[in-house]
Parts: sequence; C-alpha cells; structure tokens
Amino acid sequence: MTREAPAESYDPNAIIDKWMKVWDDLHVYEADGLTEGDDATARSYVVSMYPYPSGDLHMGHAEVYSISDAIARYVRMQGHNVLNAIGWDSFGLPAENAALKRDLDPRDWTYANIAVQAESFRRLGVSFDWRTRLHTSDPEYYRWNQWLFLRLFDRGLAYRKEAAVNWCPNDRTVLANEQVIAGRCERCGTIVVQRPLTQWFFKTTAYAQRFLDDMAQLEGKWPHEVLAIQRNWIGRSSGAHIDFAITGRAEPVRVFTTRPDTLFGATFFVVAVDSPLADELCTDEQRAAFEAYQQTAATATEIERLATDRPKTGVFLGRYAINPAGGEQIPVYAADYVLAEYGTGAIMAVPAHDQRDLDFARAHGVPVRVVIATGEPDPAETGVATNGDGRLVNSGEFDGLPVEAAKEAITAKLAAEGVGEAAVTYRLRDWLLSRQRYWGTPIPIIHCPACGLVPVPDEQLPVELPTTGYELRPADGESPLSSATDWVNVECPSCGGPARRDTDTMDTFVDSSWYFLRYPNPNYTDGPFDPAGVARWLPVDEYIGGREHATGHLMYARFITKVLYDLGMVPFVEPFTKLMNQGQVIMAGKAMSKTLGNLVNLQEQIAAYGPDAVRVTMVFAGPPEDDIDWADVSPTGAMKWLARVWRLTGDIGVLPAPSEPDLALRRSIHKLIAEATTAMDTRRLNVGISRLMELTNLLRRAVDTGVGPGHPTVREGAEALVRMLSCFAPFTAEEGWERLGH
RNA sequence: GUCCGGGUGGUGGAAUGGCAGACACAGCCGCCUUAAAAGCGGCGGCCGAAAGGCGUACGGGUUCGAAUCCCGUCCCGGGCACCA
Repeated sequence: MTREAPAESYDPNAIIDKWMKVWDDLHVYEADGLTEGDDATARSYVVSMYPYPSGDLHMGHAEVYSISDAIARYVRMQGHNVLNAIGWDSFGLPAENAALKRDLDPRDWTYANIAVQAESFRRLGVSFDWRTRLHTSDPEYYRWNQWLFLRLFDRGLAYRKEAAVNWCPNDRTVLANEQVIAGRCERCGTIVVQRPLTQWFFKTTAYAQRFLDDMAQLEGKWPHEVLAIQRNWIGRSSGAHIDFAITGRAEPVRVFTTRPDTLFGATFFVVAVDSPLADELCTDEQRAAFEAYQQTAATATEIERLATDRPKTGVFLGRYAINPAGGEQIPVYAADYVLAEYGTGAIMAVPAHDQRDLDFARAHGVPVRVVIATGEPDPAETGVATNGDGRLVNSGEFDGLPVEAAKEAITAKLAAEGVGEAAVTYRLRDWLLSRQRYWGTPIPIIHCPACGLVPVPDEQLPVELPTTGYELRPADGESPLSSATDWVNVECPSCGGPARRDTDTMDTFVDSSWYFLRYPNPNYTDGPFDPAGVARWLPVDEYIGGREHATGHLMYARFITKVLYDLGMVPFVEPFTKLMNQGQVIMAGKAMSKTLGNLVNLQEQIAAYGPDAVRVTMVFAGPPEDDIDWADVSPTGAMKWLARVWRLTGDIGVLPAPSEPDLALRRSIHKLIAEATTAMDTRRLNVGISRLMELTNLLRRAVDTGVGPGHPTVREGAEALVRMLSCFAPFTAEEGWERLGH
C-alpha cells in the first residue's frame, strides 16, 4: 500500500525535555527501598566505574553508560528491583593542574564539572537512581577514607617506609607517575630522577594468597583475561628459602629459589647492589670498587634498566658464602640484576641452569657446574643454560633423582638441618598510597616528637583540607599541605605537646576501593556505609568498566573488601560478583587525543543525531568488550533506524481494526523476541539490537504489503519492539509508546 | 622471553559442532520526484557463460558433518618482564 509523506519528521532532540520531566516526576528509575523493603522481587545492583569530573562527558563515558544502562534497563524489564548507581571520583590531579594553570580553587573547577556531567547524564537518558549520588571530595565522604585508614593502621596494615619517588630537580617537587612524560617533567621538561622518601603503604601483600584463592568465585563471571592479568601481577612462585653462612659474619644470609634441586650447582652468590645487605657485606678492601659500581647502577636510566639483554655487571664484595650442601665456599657479588625488593634480595647463582647467572658467570670467569643431566649441550660452551627435566649429577647423595623429587628431598634435608624450608614468594608489592599533592584525602596521622606516629582520634574526623593559605607548589619538595602552617601545627592528641600533621594525601584509589558500599545510603553518618543498605544490595551484581583497571582499582577494591570482611563489617570477600570490561572508543585506528587532534566531541554527536542514536551506535557497533572505531560506525544509520521505528508507530496509530491474529506473522514476531531475549541474557547487546532491527523490517513489510497497519498482530509486534527498544533508546521508545496510544 | 586473547566479504560484525557472511555501514540498480534529499524495493565472498566448483590466516587431523574441537606454522593485539 502507499503511504502519505509524513507531515512531521523524527526530531530526536525535540523529545528530550518532555520525557526527562515525566521520568523525574514519576521517579521511575528509583529502586524500591534503598535500605529496607520486602524481599519478594529479585534485586540487581548495577554499578559502572564512576566518572572523574575532568570536563564534560566524553565518548568513552557514553560507551560505558550506554552499555551499563542497557543492562540495567533490561534487568529492570525482567522484573528485578534495580539499583543503578552514580557518584563522582572527584579528588585527583587534573583539578590541581587546572587550579595551578588558572589560579582557581580545585573545588570550584571540580564541582562545576560535576554539575555539567550530571546534566549530560540526564540528557543522555541514563536511568540512574540519583539518590545514590556521592562525591569523594566531600568531607562527609573522605572522612571515612580516614576512618578506614586508621582501622588499617590499628591492624598494622598501614605503615611507613622509604621508597623511591619521581623527583623533578628543577621544580624541586615530587611528581605523580602521570606527570612524568617519557622520563621528563611534564611542566618543565627536566629529566626526572628517583629520590628516596618515606611513604605510606597498605600491606596488600598480606592478602596475596587470598587474592588467588578467592578467584575461584570469580571464575566464569569475570573476564578470563582480567583474572589472568591479576594472577600474573600477583606472581606466585613456590620453592625454598635456604640459609647460607657468610665468612666473617655471624648471621647467615637467606636466599629464595624455585630450584632447590640445583643447590649443588651454585658456584657464586649475589646480593642486590641497592640493598643494605650489599653495603654491610662489603669488605674494606673492596669498598672503593663497590661504591663506584653502586654509583653506576644508581644512575642507570630507566631505558637502560628496562633492556632485558643488557650485560650482567657486578662487583666482588670480598667475602664467601658457604653452601649448606657440601660446605663449598663461593664468592659473594653485588649486582644490579638481582632485585632488592623481590624474595630476600639475595640469590644463590647456578649458572648451568639459569640464563642470567650463566651470563654473569661467563662475564666474570666464574665456573659453571652442571648438576642436572638434561641431554642438552654443555652450557659452559654454548652459553645457553639448560632448564629441561633430567636426573641429578654432581649432587652427592641426591644423584640420580629426577628434578621434582630432588626439589622435595633437598628441601626436606635442609629443613631437617635447620638451614632452610619450603617457601612461597609473590611478585605483588605493597600499595604505595601516599601522594605529595593537595587535592586528596589528608592522612589522619600526627607526628609528635615525643610520641611518634599518633592517629587522629576518630571523633576529630574528618581532618578537612585547609581552604585558604596554601601554596600548591611548595619549594621544598614536600606536599603542598606543608605550607599551610596553621593547619599543620597541632597539639599532640596523646601528650598535648607541639606536633605536626602528616602533610601527604591519599591515592584516589583509596576513595574508589569502597564507594560502591556507600551508594545505598550516601548520607550515612554512623560509619563508612549503612550495613542495612549493604545487606540489601551488595555485592555488586553487574560491574562495568575498563580493562585498564585490572591491576589497580580492581585489586584495591578486592583488598579493602577483604579487610572489611576481616573487620566483620561486610559478609562477603569479593565486591563484584560479575564484571564486564567495555572497550574504548577510538578514531581511525588510534586512541583519541588532543595531540592527535582526532577527538570526537560527544555533545556535537548528540546535537547531530540525538542521544538515542549515539547510544544505539555505541551498543550496536560490536561486542561490548571490543573497541569502537568511530570512523567505522554510523550514527546516521542508527538515527535512520530510530526514525523508521518512530514512523512505524505513527502509521500503526491508535485503533486496531478487529480481526483474527495472523499466526504466521505472530510466529515470526515471537521468534525474534525470543532471540533478542537470549542475546540480552548473554550480554550480546549488539545482537539484541540486530534482532530489533529485523523486527522493525518485518513489521514494516506487514504494514506496507501484508496485513496492514490496523492489524492486532502488527500492533502486538510494535508494542514488543518499542518496549525492548527502551533498553537502548529510551526517548524514542517512550515517544513510540505514546504514539501507539499509551 | 613468558602468559592471555584473536585472525570470517570493501567495512563493523553474525553464526561456538549442523544452510558461513544474520543485522548494519559504504557502494551499485530500480521506484517515487521537475530535480535532489528523505522514503520504499532490489543486488552484492571468489572463479565460471552456465552447470558447477572453491571459500572463515596457512598446513594437517578428529567427525556423517568443522569458522567452531585437536596438533603444527605464520601473523596481529594485550599483560608481565633481570621476579631467581
């Protein structure tokens, strides 16, 4: 049949205000009961990694929230009581940079950006429950960072030690990693050096094994890749600790090895050049050579340090280690290929069966002794260490044992003699959380000359940031807060004498390691989070965010959750039941950046195509996990589809002509509905949209050349289409629903 | 080096043991239009006139049947990287 040309046309931006007001007035996206309610319906807690307010929303935000909102809306349509939460990660470096550059208070810049982003979220039609809204830079929030810090401090999980930090010699200030560009200071271009300063740490290493063990619950629910990255990052190695006596020293030195079976092949001993032990073991005769080497090692550039094929250097320290198996004396070297922070900072070197040790031995004329017969060529001649399986040789009573049996037998013998034991080591390091910056949570510790480190009493929290009288770029390299003298100088809570506040602030990853616990009741004042809200919603059912957080935020959130479990504050050990990593939005094969000049502006896209078409484009582009190349997708195509749906609903109109259902058409409609549902259940959101497009085409044909627009089966299909569409394009769906007479 | 992914039309992708290329983008053709846009309809892996044959990086294998499972090779992306 022919249709008259539409007198009006689909205008995606004309329908935004109308529906925003309706949704607000009816509170349609508010969950049923934040901290209490009947338990008849299933509940789902949907959280997207919260935004950082560095300006207006960008394309990346649009992708994450298009995906998470489609999931939230779908689950809600399935009958769940859904809490779709939002807040802001509002402490952090860009606010400080903006403040320096424009002579602003970081607060003004931050809260202005939050206001802009909040309005943009509303105009994008994201179905947040705005009652969850929190900002981590609010004193009411960061107060609880401080409270949590003190609980970790009480338990010995927060401690101070010296660590290397980035230091700009020109600006005489500490730099965050993000401020170091290609080894140079972001502001002045000076080459950045490492400088030791005393820093605060959280003892994440105490939880290394639990991180691994609890992954059993995440298997199949988190992306396989993220679990693999975390396992890699934790880096569990099992082997043995072995004690070597040292000539002229009372105490033995302990090493860690994964190859106790090669103990008889140890022909030298190495300690990390930058460890205190190297300095202590050095004899007077070797002192000059050692200090010269120490200098060379300390000034190696980052690029040299990263090269894996650099020559093995080191210096003899003038002492010998005594092999606990056989009593052989072997020379002790200091070298930079042994890391001070890993294991014990000392190793037994077995050149025949370890490539690094062999490289060193060949460079320094140390003998090579094969102790595993692997059938491979002699490493002393080939320069290639052998690490295959085989039987022990040159190993006294252990000769003839295969590798695995020898590991056990030698470890058992060492243990029986009290000079070793089976041991596990992790590559994971403790979390360095102090920052020498202004715009973060002050560390609630007071330094008293008489009492030492004194926690600020809970009832004095929050320790609020000073709002005036500070200098953001102090001259002495300490935190900017050290120049706020009125704020820094306090009475010691313990002895009442003069004392100073800690002037460092916390890494913003502290803020983000527990924010999802506070969402159900962001105004709670009796603790960091409301136990009733946590009991009702946590753990998070659907967590959506970037893969780049695998070793950062996601590890920290897991850590804090486990600590809270140990404190009896939460009844679960894993915060996120299910995790989805969305991809990035890129442009013509490259990450969008100001320098490349390939930024796509979200508001311009919305102005051109409407919020719904931008959302549909994001979700339809491909699997949610994949990157979206904006050069390859078509917001025009998305908008055309939405216009087709819009016209279809207008053509069908309000009053169906009475007639019998068309069974064949009905079957086709319901097959597509079923397929769309399966796709949504398995989170193949792009496939879900394609089924809705097929349904649109089917109904268009039915209207034009089939049973006609007034047929009840067409109407049934159109109503289903519009309802499912609301997951992706809420404004157009509402408009279509209304055009269908609702 | 090591660990984890991946390789399907011009493009994004669909199909996870059962009709390869759904759905869309870009392209071409037709209808409509004075015209254009919009809209509606159609074509579209490769070879071939057709019949037919070939085809999911490459080589082998399992199976009645393989894009899908197994082995090997090549290539691409990502994590970690002197971690003992």
